[in-house]
Amino acid sequence: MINSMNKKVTINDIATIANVAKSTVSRYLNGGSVSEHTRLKIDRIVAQYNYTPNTFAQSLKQQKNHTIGVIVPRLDSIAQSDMLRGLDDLNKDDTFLIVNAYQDAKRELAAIEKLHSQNVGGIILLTANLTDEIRDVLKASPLPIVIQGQDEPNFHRVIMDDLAAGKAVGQYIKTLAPKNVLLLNVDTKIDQAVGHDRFVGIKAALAETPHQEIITDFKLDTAKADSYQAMQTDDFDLVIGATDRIVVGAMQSAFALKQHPKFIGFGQSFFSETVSPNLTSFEFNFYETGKQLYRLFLKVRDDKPVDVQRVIMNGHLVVRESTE
Amino acid sequence: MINSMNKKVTINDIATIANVAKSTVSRYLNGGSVSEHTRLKIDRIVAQYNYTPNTFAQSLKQQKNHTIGVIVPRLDSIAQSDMLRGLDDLNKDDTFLIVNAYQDAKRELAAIEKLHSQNVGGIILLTANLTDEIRDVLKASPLPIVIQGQDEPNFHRVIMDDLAAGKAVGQYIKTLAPKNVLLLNVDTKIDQAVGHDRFVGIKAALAETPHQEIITDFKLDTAKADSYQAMQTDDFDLVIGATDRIVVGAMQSAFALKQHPKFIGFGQSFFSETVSPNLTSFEFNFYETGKQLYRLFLKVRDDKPVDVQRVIMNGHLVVRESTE
DNA sequence: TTGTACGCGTTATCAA
DNA sequence: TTGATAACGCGTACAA
Repeated sequence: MINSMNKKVTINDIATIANVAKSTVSRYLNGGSVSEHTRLKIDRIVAQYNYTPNTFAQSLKQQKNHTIGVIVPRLDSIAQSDMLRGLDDLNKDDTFLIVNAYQDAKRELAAIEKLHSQNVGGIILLTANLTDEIRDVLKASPLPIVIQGQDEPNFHRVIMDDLAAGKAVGQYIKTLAPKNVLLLNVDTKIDQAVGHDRFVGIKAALAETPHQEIITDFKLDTAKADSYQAMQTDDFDLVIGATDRIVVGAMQSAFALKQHPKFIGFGQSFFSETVSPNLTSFEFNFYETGKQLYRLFLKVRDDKPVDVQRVIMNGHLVVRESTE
Repeated sequence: MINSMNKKVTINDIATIANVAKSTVSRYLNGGSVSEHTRLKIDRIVAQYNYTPNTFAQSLKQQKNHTIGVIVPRLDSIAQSDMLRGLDDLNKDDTFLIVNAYQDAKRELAAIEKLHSQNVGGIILLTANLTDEIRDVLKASPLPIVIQGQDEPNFHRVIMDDLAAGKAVGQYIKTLAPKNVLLLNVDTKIDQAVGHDRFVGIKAALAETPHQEIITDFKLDTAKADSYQAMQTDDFDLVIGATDRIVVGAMQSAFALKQHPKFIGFGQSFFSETVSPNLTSFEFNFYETGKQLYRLFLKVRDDKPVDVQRVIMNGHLVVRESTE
């Protein structure tokens, strides 16, 4: 299948061997008009020498390229991995350049600038928690850009309906009739969609119920430590975390303290089905989200819409053992 | 920081504005000899117009490119993510094109061929479980290629010392003095390093101890079902799985059956520290492995060694709650 | 249908 | 130190 010669064969080589002009080969490759005879001839030669066009020359000539930079906050997450799969599955002509920002705004900014210097044809930002600096750089970019996760008014985006998610969880809470609830949330300044939107419906549902809210962060260890402290001084029969990861931290604290509250999380993750008991959580379809992101990107890149585009994804509550 | 004009500024533009030849600008960019005067002049203009070289033109001209295709079997795994981070952290001039093979040999083959057609400058294959077909394609490739995970005699590779790992676990087992052990293994034809090498030392240590070996696969659900069946008919006080994921499946079965054996796994994963009890497992340093992979790749690409290169990584046993 | 000639942005060679 | 020019591989007017 793959030519084992060291020098790559070019369109010129093919042309020489076939005894035609390279423009004829180029037409052949791009579906232009070629006679039956020459087509068959070139067919054979291309197959034999396993010719593939030089993508660099193509991009250079065509003044556009099909490399899309994808910035992800982390790789070891089902949500991210599913979105990437969604992008992959819809893609035909593009190449994704995946960059891990390691959940660090500085690295994210650096990644954006590096992608520009690498001449990508566009950028997709997953789970974007934008700083002012990043916003500025993105605004100044001439590239088609699509973000995911935050409802940023000035950017084309695919967002999750976190308000509805919180509302659904709120409804469900009422059926559990808890006596004392622990809310493990994150800073709204760091993540508005998660920290604020997800909890609107929950807090509304808890208006008459004793509850305590703690601000922790996305890391398992932090959530574990923070929840441990809360659980030491108070006894909860329901714990709701802003993400599954956070809830797992809380589960470990409860385990250590021999407490057995119910648990509800957000997000589709390893955790839901690997922890015991399996975790009840509100799940989004990130695979579909990836597809929508790619569709939106193509629209932005190819149609150059004047209005800012906004796509909303919804999800559903999956009840598992942790609330039984 | 980033030019907001739609047309990218080229070396020609810079030259025109600076009133010099483009070759002078090129020399300036590549550290050739330029007078103090013109250097300062170009300095300003490059900064002002935020010029960055067109990487496609560079690659085309230089006849080599700095894009390395990295094929990973899955993305939602700490091991993979850590290796990628290792690659990242050592990298300066290269660009990694990450392709998810979704643990499917067909997709892996397709990925290899697509990377060739995308003119990557080399390929790194993570956790490579090669089929004959893939071996053939790789052998025929003119590109520098490095693989990880399997001790493939004909390929430059970085492997884990699974033999030593198994030996270490074997030693540890003896201190536990188990009465009846369940081994959850995978098909050696699918993964020689895991299925065979890891278990040599373990089986040696269990020569005098009753034990049962079951062949399952890498998926959590399969491991869960397979172990459930075994645990129904027999009672084990120690379960050893070929990977952490497999062990977590077994933990769920044990949980369901109200059994409480000890557990030992392999691999550094989410699981080790998210499941309760935390999992004792033999862990490799995949971050360091990623670095070694990149070093090896550079060596292969730049020095073109005649001998096949082989790097071995070792790890260590981390004892946690699951064997206490 | 086919071929010629040029240009994409860059680097390298060679004179000046 | 500088600049004119050719070349990398490809696509595309334009002419034949």
